Formats: sequence, structure tokens, C-alpha cells
Amino acid sequence: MINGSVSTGTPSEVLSRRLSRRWDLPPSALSLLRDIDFDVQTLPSRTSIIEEGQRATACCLILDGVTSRFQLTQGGERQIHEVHVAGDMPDLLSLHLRKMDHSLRTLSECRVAFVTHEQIWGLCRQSEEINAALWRETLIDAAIFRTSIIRVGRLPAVSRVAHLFVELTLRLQLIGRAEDNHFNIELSQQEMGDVLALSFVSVNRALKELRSYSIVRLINRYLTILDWDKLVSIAQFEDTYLHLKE
Amino acid sequence: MINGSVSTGTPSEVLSRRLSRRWDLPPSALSLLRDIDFDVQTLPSRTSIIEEGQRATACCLILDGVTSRFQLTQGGERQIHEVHVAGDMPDLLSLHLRKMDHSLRTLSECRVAFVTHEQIWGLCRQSEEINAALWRETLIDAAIFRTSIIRVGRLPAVSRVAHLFVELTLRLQLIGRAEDNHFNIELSQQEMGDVLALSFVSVNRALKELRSYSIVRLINRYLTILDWDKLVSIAQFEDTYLHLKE
DNA sequence: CGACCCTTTGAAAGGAATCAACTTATGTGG
DNA sequence: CCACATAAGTTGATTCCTTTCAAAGGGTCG
Repeated sequence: MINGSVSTGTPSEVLSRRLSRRWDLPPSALSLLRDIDFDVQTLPSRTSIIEEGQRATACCLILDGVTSRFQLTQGGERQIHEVHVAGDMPDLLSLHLRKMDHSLRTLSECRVAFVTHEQIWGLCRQSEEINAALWRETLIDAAIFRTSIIRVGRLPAVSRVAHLFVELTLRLQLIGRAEDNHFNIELSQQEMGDVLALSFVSVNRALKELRSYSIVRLINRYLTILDWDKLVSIAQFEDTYLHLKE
Repeated sequence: MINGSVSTGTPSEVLSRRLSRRWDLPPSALSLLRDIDFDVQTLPSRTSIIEEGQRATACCLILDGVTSRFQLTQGGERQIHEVHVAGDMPDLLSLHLRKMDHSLRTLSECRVAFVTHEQIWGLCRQSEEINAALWRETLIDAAIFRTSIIRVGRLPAVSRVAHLFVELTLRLQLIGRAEDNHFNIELSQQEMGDVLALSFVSVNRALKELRSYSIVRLINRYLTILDWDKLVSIAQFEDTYLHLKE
């Protein structure tokens, strides 16, 4: 299940790589990162990381696997705001918002490293660069939410599914886990529906369509993208919001 | 048009009040805020503040009026991610994201105060509290986006309109501009549709329904909420995401 | 082997979009 | 001051897409 092939390393290394993605961190910042204490845990699929209403005292860094950020509607539907992969810190926001307004849980088996808020606050105090880099990560999350508003509000079902596939592929490529445009997407069709605000029936029909044009293959949650350009075009995808390069 | 009744004052005062909304800032931080140079401008309705693709060198603080954060889809539809009111700083994110992935423009005549990035970076360096408060503001924006995903993805038309009304009322009450549950909403029905991912026809029909039950009155963009509890209930509104109190 | 979860497909129902026409304000210039 | 133009609001009829309901098929694991 856990695929440690590429973006492996100690939690500090994973975090350093992530934060120096756009600009190199100064050596002083890197050495600060090396001194952090991480509490690494392996969590089974569908384990809660933090629940709506709770107050966090630590943040987590995903080392392996996929997690979901979600909220339940009054009607009992689950809206997944965002899916997180290795290298992401899904609850960074808890640093400055006391009460969680949504929940986090694993979608697959995950390896996760916890860091206390105290330590992160210390890092931010000691390094302007780390402060900026972490803030920036939360801003990119916000950009992903904005794009999700459009995905869910404006795109037809097939485009929504295509858009999710493109986004996940790009984010996984960034950590070297989808080089050849194929990877384990970990999501059931119901869960894709939870992300895209679609019923699982509609997701299924969208997949059928994408398959019928030989654009993707999806077998046992293993996704292969056969025609990238067509997929991007159907998704009406524009990658600015991911802020991949500066 | 410009209603300077309550949250008036110099830009520094408006900003101080905003940032000490949840926790008092220490005197040292307050004095830093007093020393900022603001460039105050009055912008006509529908004026661009910053465009997608551009790089900002300053942030703005809204003193009066309403602005929109939006993006155009490939189909030419306008999705308004968020509406901003007095006290908001809609482009704080430009501090750490080079290229804007969306645009900002006024929806009504606005009074806006610009501050250079240089000055804000300076503030964040000099005051941990200001750094945290500004970061926090961007995190609340993100929470608003998350809620918008659910609003647009899961709620029927009437609930969406109701939800927008409740959100705007609460945010305006926070700055003392909707005390008696009535205020100028500044949005046309088309613009409400742009926020809610609805056609203006559907917005119109939703309004008709809300009016028919005497829940709201809306005349010349002036909104009066007649039955708050019913509106909240129809909206399926839960205010945690606004992080009003800690 | 059977229970369970996920996927697949068909048929019917429902909600919003679209198309279209008409009304109501607002504003401008003759 | 009114004629006309323009933007915004209202309403009905139809179409389209997605949901819901229903049932069958496939895979996995105790």
C-alpha cells in the first residue's frame, strides 16, 4: 500500500524539500528544520486526524498516502474540500484558527508526521523565510478552494472528473509520484463524488465517457491518463492556481 | 452612496480595529500601525483593482463600498469567489503569491487605502502579533472559500441566496453596518448569480420565494431581513467558518 | 460461501438553464 | 420635459443535465 519509492526521507527532509520548492531556504533555516521533533505515525485508512470543532495543538505533514479535508452538510452529504498527498500539511491553518471548522481523515493508509504548534511558531519567529513559506502554503490551499468553487459551480460532470484527475496528476508529479501519468488515485467513485459534488452514479457515467474516448483508464483505483491534452481540454484546466512556478 | 456612518476613521484606525478584532494587539504593534503610509483613493463602481496574471506591489484595505474577487471561466461566465466589504484586505495574498490567479474590482463606489508590500513585510518582521493577525485574515478567507464550495455544490437555489444574505449580514454587523438587519447589498441579481453559480433567472425566482414567505424584502438593492431565524434555517447556515469569536 | 462494498446500467423525476417576451427603472440628449 | 436608449427585474415555456430509485454484477475477505 505505502509506496515509499521517491519522495522518501526523514520528515525534516520532506518538509525542507517542500518549503524550498519555489525559493531556496537559507542554510540557517534548513538547520532549524533539521532540529524539529516529529512524531511519525502510521494511520490505517479512514482514520480521523482531527475533527470539526476540535482545537489542534500540532500540525501534520503527510509522508505517504492520501487524506481528505471535509465537512458534512445538514443533509448528511459529505463535501470533501480538498484531497492531500505526501508533502502537504493539511492542518497548517490550525496554527492561527483555534477551532477547526472541518475535519481531516485518511482516505488510504498513511504515514504522517506530527509537529507541535510550539515548534512551528518557534520556526516562524526564528526564520522569516520559513514563516513566509508556510504562510504561502496556506495561500495555495486557498487558491485550490477557489478553483474548486468554479469546478463544482460551473463545470459539467465530465469536466469536473477530468479536472480532478489533472489536478491530482500535477500535484503528484511535483513530488515525483506520477511521472508517467499513472498512479493509484485511492478514491472510490463515491469519494470522487464527495469532492466534486456529484452523485456516484454521475461520476460513474463521466468515467464511462472518458474511457470511451480512450482518455483515461481506471482499474481498481489505478488511474492511467492516456491522452493528457484531451483531458486538460475537457477539464478546462488552467494551472495558474497551483502556483507551480514563480 | 458612501456611507461613512460607523466604521470611519483613518486607514490605520480601521486596520487596527480589524486586526485587534479577536485579540488585542500590544501597544507596540498599534504604534507601528499608526506609522503606515496609506494611499487613499476613491474608485468608481466597476473599477479594476488588480487583474489576473498581474503582480502586485501593494495591498488594499477597503474603507467603504463593496468589491468582488472573481475569475472568468473559459465559457465566459464570471465566478465571483467572494465579496469584500469595509475592513477587508482582499489582496493580502499577493504578499506571498507572485502572480494573481484572479481579479479584483469594485462592485460599488469604493474608498480604498493602498499600502506597499514593503511596509507590510516590515510590520510582520517587527511584530509577531501583526504577522499572525494578517496570516489569520487570509485563513478566514480560505474558510469562506471552503464554505462557498458547499454553498455552490450542495445547496438548492433558494438556500444559496439565503446563505449569501446571512453571510453578508454577519460580516457587515461585525463592522457595525447592518445593525438592524438591513443594508444596501450593492449587488444586482446577475452579480448574486455570479457569486452563487446561478443564472439571474434562478436568483430572481429564489428571491420571489423568499419574499413570498416574508423572509426578506429587497428593493433597489436595499435588503431588509424580516425573519432572521427562517433565513438562517433555509440557508442551512452555520457560522463557525467565519471565526467570529474564539 | 456469503456478507459487504464498490461498480455498472436503466428508467423516471426534478431542478436549474435557456429562450423569449415584457415590465420597470435610470439616464441622456434633443 | 419628453423621447429614446439602456440596464435591471419579472415571468412563462421548454430543454437539458443530474439526481434518485432500482437492480444486477464484480471483487474481497472473514
